[in-house]
Amino acid sequence: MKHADIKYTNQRVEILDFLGDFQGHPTVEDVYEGVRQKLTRISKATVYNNLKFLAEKGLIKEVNVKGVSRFESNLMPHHHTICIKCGEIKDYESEQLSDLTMEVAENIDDFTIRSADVNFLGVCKKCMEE
Amino acid sequence: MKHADIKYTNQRVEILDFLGDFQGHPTVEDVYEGVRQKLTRISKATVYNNLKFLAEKGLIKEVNVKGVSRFESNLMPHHHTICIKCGEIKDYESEQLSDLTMEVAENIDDFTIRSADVNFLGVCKKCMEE
DNA sequence: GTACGTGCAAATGATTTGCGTTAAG
DNA sequence: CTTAACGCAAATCATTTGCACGTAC
Repeated sequence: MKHADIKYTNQRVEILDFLGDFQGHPTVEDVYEGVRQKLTRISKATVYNNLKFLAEKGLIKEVNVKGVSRFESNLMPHHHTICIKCGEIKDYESEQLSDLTMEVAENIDDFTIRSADVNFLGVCKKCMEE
Repeated sequence: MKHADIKYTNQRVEILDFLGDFQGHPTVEDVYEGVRQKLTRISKATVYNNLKFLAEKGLIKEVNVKGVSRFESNLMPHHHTICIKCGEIKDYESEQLSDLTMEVAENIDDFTIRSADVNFLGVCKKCMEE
């Protein structure tokens, strides 16, 4: 599902590839370090601009944790568990919850829905044992 | 429901009062400007520290919009609609969704739930007309 | 009396912007 | 060709921190 109105520059292609391969929810810094392996001269501003751009175009998703942006290429409806101690994010899926969320979203008055984010905040197992 | 382990300093009391009266979801800056009307010498760092502290203690709630913290004293279960154009936040309530969210939350393995946030992102009526 | 809170200013960290140059379509 | 994107460095903005002093309990 390529979008006709998007310029596929080397930088964008590499960023999308990196996100596709990455297991998890990388920060801008992570993406920058990763993409730099191939495009050694890419600037961090370009990574910032493109992640923002791609998220606006709907090709990737942004997740904000404690004021820091993270990204993922998984566009399927799903939720996140976020550890408030270590910041770890994991995908969590409940079809029933996804369905109800979208149903509710589509019926909100005076509001054109773009996405519905469900984040479970708590403490992960590892942090709990400490 | 006062907590025995919290020192109710003037600053904290004024911050809580301000949040209780405020209609909406003020930023740290909003709270600072508001509280400063009464406590003219309060520092912004104190506002930051206390908002964080009070949120950790569960006396207020934090909502993060585009990487910026906002706060509210409404502790009842509810959701938010957030306009991605102007940033406006409004409370939205669906008892059915609150119930299902909490039910799902309590059954997540290896995760001690603290809260479940549901945010609807989209474009508000005003921004849509432009 | 003591530990915790405060005010201030400086530091940090994430993100954005201005501008001259480069490349995608 | 022409417009959007890039790289770089500087700027901005939210938030945190170190430290000397003050105050709630």
